[in-house]
Amino acid sequence: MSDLLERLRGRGWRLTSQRRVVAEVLDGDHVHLTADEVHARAVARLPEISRATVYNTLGELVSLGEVLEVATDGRAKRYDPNAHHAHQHLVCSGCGAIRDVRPEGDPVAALPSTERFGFTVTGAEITYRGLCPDCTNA
Amino acid sequence: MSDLLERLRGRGWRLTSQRRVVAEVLDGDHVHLTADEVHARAVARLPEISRATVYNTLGELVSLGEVLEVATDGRAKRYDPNAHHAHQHLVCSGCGAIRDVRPEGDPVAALPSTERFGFTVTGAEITYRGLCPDCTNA
DNA sequence: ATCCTAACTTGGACTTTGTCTAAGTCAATA
DNA sequence: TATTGACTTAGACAAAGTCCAAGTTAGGAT
Repeated sequence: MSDLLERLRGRGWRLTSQRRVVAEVLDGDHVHLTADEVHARAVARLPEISRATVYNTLGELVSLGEVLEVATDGRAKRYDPNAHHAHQHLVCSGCGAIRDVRPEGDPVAALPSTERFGFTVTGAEITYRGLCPDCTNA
Repeated sequence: MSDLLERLRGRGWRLTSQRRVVAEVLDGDHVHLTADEVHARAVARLPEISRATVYNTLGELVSLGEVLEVATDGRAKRYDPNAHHAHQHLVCSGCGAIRDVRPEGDPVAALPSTERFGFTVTGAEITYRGLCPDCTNA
């Protein structure tokens, strides 16, 4: 993730303390925070950071392809820094826990051309639903 | 869709004009309206119908399994009356148009047990992304 | 080292989407 | 046709996100 700040500077980003903090907060595996959660954790390190800046920075990271936006429930979007490894999501219907998973094969290939209605298909997002071990036993 | 009203009455629903209008608005194929769109069309037929009733009725139809809730963008949920035919969604990144599609095979089967992390997997939702014919040529 | 300036950040108002509640209305049964 | 609990209503409220004018600052220019 420290490469990230370098990559961004190479793209002409101004490297502000706010952006650095947002990038730090998003570091790690299986991280799927909402914008508000990102803001809360950013505030812990940089108390004056505003919600608007968190939204702006997240939006920029998404446009640059460094972070994925995930909408697993109808509520707040979540931000997934694992953008450089193709993956899908497995969501617990009980507690909302999210895991990154990798299905076999190319999901797009499963859509026959007769089901494409003239669209140029570029990708597919899959949300697997189920119960996590804790919720299965509860 | 007229069966729907019968089915619902069989389940103890009070058959009000408001519920009838919401059910009528949701009739058809490839219908993916937001709650506000449903409300707007319902108002055209029954001017006094309130937003709260539209939300209540949509929520009830979803609980009863008669309508699916779809979140293809991070914005408003959409309501899909095509709940009795398993299908997935193909969304145009240009204009937001949505088509119901049926991929080949069982999407859940593509997730190996080593990628299930102890979850009991019950289903999968797929959103295919692409450009519709109009947006491809624009 | 310091200055300049466009880029960035801020706080707050505003919008969109959805939920909740108290009071009024009505469908279905008797 | 009377009754009653389920349904509906308007509007307040809440959550998530956007927008803007004014203030601040990173980083190149001097």
